[in-house]
Formats: sequence, structure tokens, C-alpha cells
Amino acid sequence: MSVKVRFAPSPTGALHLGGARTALFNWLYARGQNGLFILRIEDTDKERSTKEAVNAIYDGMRWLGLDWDEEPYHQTDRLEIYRKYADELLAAGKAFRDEGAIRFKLPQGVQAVVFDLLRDKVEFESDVLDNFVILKSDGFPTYNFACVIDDHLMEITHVIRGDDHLSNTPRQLLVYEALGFKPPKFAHIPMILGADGTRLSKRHGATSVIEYEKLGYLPDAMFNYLARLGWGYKDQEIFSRDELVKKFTIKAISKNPAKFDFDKLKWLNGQYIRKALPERIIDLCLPYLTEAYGTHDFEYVSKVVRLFLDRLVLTAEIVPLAKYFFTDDYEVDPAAVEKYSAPKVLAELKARLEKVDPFTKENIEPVFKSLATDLGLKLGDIIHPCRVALTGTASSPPMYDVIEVLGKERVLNRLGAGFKPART
RNA sequence: GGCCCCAUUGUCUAACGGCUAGGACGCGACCCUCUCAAGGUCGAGAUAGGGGUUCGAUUCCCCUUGGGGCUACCA
Repeated sequence: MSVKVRFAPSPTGALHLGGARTALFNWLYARGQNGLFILRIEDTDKERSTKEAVNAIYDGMRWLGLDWDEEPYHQTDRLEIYRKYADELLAAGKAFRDEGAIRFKLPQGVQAVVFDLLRDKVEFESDVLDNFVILKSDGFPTYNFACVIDDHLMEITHVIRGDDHLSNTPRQLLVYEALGFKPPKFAHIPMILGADGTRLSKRHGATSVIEYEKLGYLPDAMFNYLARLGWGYKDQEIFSRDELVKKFTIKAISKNPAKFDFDKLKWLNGQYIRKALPERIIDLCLPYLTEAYGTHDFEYVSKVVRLFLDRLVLTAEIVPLAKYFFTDDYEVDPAAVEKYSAPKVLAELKARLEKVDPFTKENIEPVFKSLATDLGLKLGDIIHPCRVALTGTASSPPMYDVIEVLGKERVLNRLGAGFKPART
């Protein structure tokens, strides 16, 4: 029998990190086994389920590149099915009515044993089981019921889900047994926790996958990071999607909960930015710059972004980093001004730069060198004050590049004695 | 409280029962260098505690401790 797995989120909010990783592990397993990966929306909680959340989940999945097979299933479209099986259990005396709801009737002497792919045999004390509700009085099935019916009908072979469901599994096994269904294989994967070791929540920062897109993360970096959270392969940290599909195995998933490490995610994102085609990063940076500075000059943006390729950790950071390229309204670091003030040198630099044409770094560099020689200064004695004058800070991409990209007009203006950035 | 799961540096992880317990993030130092990055080199840092089993436990068993989960007509 070929592999078929599912991701079964309940649409009560955006796709969060934990759900995304569960989806990811399922997807990796399906793709690696040439199997099927389906999506099932478990919307049987009338109070909390929303259409917006369903769309948010689709968006998150698409952003991560987790494509699914078949049309997504919605449990609320399948109410008659659950009802039918509930009736069947009723007729067989395996369930009973209780004030409008239908409860499963716990058989005598049941064994509560789960075989889990990660932990082998897990035994529960059988008295933890009770006559649990399978159909609510509103006619909707409960999770433990709908889930079993669907996994059976959809021919799911492996259930890979969060280990918060491990305790539910004995109950579900009872339903499989009562209905005469063959249970799938189970793999309960550990939770993702916040840095403080408690359940991940908004308190820990961005928890929905789609927020990371806005923050400037690349989907491949997130994909890679999530895959490495609770799973490892030798000493390797960076994997392409194809490599992950090839190397992923269920048994290599670790059993202990993992804390989400934002620093490591950022580092990985930087790695992916450096690895990406510059054009891709430029495309990703453009909308941020357009929004912040109203620029639509693709050629100019392209030149600017290329200067920051080694400095970006998040694409959104281009906005503050490159501010002085887009406006005269940038902040000036008083400490830098204090440390590198040299008005006379800059006046002479300005005079010499005025004659440079074309205004390219190849032509600019000799100006600095000869000025240093003529004034008996070190190159740094000119470059540092120049940097502060042009950027307002003591750190920037290489000076000659900055000067060329900034352009003659801006450079001469900022080197002028009267120039003060609007922000000062 | 009851039941279940889990336990290697601060974090993510690697280690057929057998190397000096490896790698990565972060941290520190150094190199490179016009600054900041990027890149490179080096360094500090772990088997939770206690009992067993074994010639030998990170690894197997038990207890304790700690963390997490479930305990709904939520999933």
C-alpha cells in the first residue's frame, strides 16, 4: 500500500509554527515515499472556526511551498458521514444517547496500548478511558470520532501529528476497533516551545508563519529551519528541499520538545540571502523600499541592494540600512560626527570630486589616494569623515561604492559645509 | 491531583554498549579590512541526580528531580 498522509489543522487562526512543522514533516514523508499528502480542515468547532483562518492556512502552506494533493476536505461537508457511523454504533449497542449527544460505550476489559513509530509501545492505564462523546448535541462530531472516520475513509497510512494527541490515541483506537477499521501507523512528534520552555504563544513574538514573510524571511530558510527543529541528519545544517525529501525519515525525529531559536533562524536566513541570486533579493527588497521611500527606480534600487547583500539578515532590514540612499532625512550619529570631524579635508575632497567624470568608483578611488598623499594623511583619515558626512554613520558598505551609487549631485551636496541631514 | 511523554553545553542536534562526547546558532578572541558586515582560525561551554546491569554506560533498567502534554458536547 502506498503512503498517504494528511495535515489536519483546525481553522481557528493563522498557520502557526508548530502546525507548519507538522505539515512539513508530513509533506516530506509523502514526497520522499512517492506518496500522497492531503489537507483536511477540521472545522467541527462551530465557535472557533473561521473562513479567514482557512485561507490563512492555505496562504501559509503556499508560502512554505507545501503543495497538497486532492482538494482539501472540510469536515463540516461530511456531517452525514459521521452521523451514519454514529448510528451504526448506536444500532450495534456500542454507543448510547446522552441528552442529545451520543457517547461511545466503553467495552469491558479494553487494553489501552498505542504503538508509536517513535516510542514503540505506549501503555495507558485502562481506567483513563471513559464513555466519551462522539457526536455533540449540535450534530457535529468530536475530534476523536471524525478523525478516525476520515483517516479510515481517506485511506491514511501514517498519522504524523503533535504529541499532544498521544493521550487521545487510545480513545481513537477504540473507535477503530468498534467500527472494524484497521488503524494507521502513528508517529507523535514533539511540540515546539518558546525560548522560556513554555508552549509557544504570541508572547514569544511572531507565531504565525505568514508573519515571517512580512518580517523579511525567505520561505526556504524557514523551511530548512523548521525541518531541523526536532530532526537531524549527521552534522548537516543547510539542506535544499530535495535533500530534505531524500534524507527525511520518521525514525530520525527526536522525541524531546524543541525550543524555537530566533537567532538561529536569522542566521539561516542570512545564509539563504547570500546563496540566493541577487535578482531574487532585489525583488524582495523593492516593495519594502517602495513603501518606505516611494521609490520605483528599479535600476537604482538594484545598485543599492547589491551593496547590502552581505549585510542583510532579513530583507526588510534594507529599509533602515539603506535609508541615506533614498532621502536626506536620515539620522546622524553624534558620536561618529564627534570622532571623525574633518571639515577642511572634506572641503578639499569636494573640490576634487567635482572634477570627476564619469563619476565611477574607478575614477573616485585615485582622488582619495592622491588627496591622502598631498595632505600627508592616511586614507582612513579621509574615508571616515567622508562616510559620516555621506551616511550619518560610522559604518556602511565600501566607501567608493557608496559614493558612486549615491551619485555626484548627492555626494557634493552632502560634502558641502552647509549641508545638514533633515533629521539633525 | 490522576494518566502519558520527554531529558547530551544557554539553544538546535550527532555519537552499532567501546575514540579526547562531534557539528551548528549564540558568546569571546584573533585574522582579513576604509567602517560595518560577510568570510576564515581559535576558545569557553553538556551527558540532570542517585542506584543498578555490564569488562565497559550518553546509550539498557529502576527511582528521584525537572520540563511538556492530556484529563471538554476544543482540536
